[in-house]
Amino acid sequence: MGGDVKADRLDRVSRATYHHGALREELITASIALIESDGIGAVSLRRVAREAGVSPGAPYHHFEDRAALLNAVAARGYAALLEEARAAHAAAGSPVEAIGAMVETYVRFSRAHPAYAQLMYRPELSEPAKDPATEALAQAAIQLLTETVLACQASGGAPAGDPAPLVTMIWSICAGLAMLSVDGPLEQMTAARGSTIPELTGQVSALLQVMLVGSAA
Amino acid sequence: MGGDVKADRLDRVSRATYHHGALREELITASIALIESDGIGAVSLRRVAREAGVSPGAPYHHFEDRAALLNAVAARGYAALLEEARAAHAAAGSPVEAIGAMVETYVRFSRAHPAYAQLMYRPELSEPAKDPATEALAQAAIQLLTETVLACQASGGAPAGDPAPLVTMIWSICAGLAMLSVDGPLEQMTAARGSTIPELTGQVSALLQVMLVGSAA
DNA sequence: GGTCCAATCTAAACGGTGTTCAGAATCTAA
DNA sequence: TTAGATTCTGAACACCGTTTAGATTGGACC
Repeated sequence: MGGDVKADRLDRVSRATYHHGALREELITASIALIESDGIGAVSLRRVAREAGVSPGAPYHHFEDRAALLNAVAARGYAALLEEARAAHAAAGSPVEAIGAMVETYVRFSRAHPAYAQLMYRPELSEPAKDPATEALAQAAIQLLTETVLACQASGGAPAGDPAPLVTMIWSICAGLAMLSVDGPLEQMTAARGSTIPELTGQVSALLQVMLVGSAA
Repeated sequence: MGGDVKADRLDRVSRATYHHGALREELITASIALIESDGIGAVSLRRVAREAGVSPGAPYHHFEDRAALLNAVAARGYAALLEEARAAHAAAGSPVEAIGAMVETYVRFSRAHPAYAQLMYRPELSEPAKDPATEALAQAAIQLLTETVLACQASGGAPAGDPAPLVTMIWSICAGLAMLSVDGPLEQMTAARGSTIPELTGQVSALLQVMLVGSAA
């Protein structure tokens, strides 16, 4: 509030106990709620603190800074996404189908949890040097995808050779498709065609599988 | 600065003329320079104004708000990218090669102009309801890609049928690859493999072409 | 029980931000 | 030359992230 002469106005609502008890958790859930209702721009540390009925300085006992809080939220998103991807992978009948299922899962998740999506694909918002937990999650996701690609190649469901380009390509499709479907442009395109995003996503997934199998020979 | 009792400190450096003359342009270039040197977080309207030697209120005669300024910068990026994509398209020997070239161009551009890239793939930073010029550029880019895909299909270089899924997939690869290569994760992956991003991008592009042709039958 | 320490929270402050507004300075057209 | 529109200034308002000293509390040890 700057060098105001009079003090900051009342920043919190009164609470029965001096100690909050589970502030860290409530800060995270309040952030998610705020992103979901008013967009990521509405998430200020002060506002989150207000929402939790706590003074502006309190969050600093649980998070180093604003970025760390957003990081924690993003980490939660990564964990949930990885879980869903694993489930989709397990439910698929073949490695090729698993790849298609993972792409669709990626998009479905991003659309179902826009709050997470807005954070996860924008590392500069949850800077500085992602915490190790997030890093481990990302690593696990890449590994899951790499294993699936290898299985595809082994079963003749994908072009042979170095799996890295294939992994990168599929990863890009996931990230790009999720981003475009959350940010708007795809919405607009499907609407113009009298289609829907889930529909288009399914078609992209099917096409990808066709192309994988078709070029395996 | 809040309701400080004493006035804000000097916010601008003196200038010979009262009117700036080309403020709108200088605000845009100053923004680009700022993003390039200190990241997008460093771009505040006040700082840009200071950089241009102008008071904090002056930019509001040229841009409705901060988002509008960022939007103008992003529009410039879109225009430059479209131009490069068109050049790559024209230089390619076949429609399939053109698609590969466009993917590589997309990534190269994003890496060469991180300032633009940081804005272009994050519409929520340059909100509200993109101006018509930007919209037209995006539309032109989609059309260019769609035409190329149709040419591919006509020449037996891509699976036949509705071009929309193919367009969406390629678009996603471009956006995803560009995003991942700018934001870090790809950098890290290539480094671990003793490779580079341009190299990997080239491999992805080549793989995409192989898959397109291979699954055309 | 009491004592002491570490963790938590408050209140105030500092400097920064976006945005608005009245009024001064200047350009433009008549 | 004058009138009106444009551009810019300077001050103000309400926010923001972050730091700090000091109050309050929980838990461990006696």
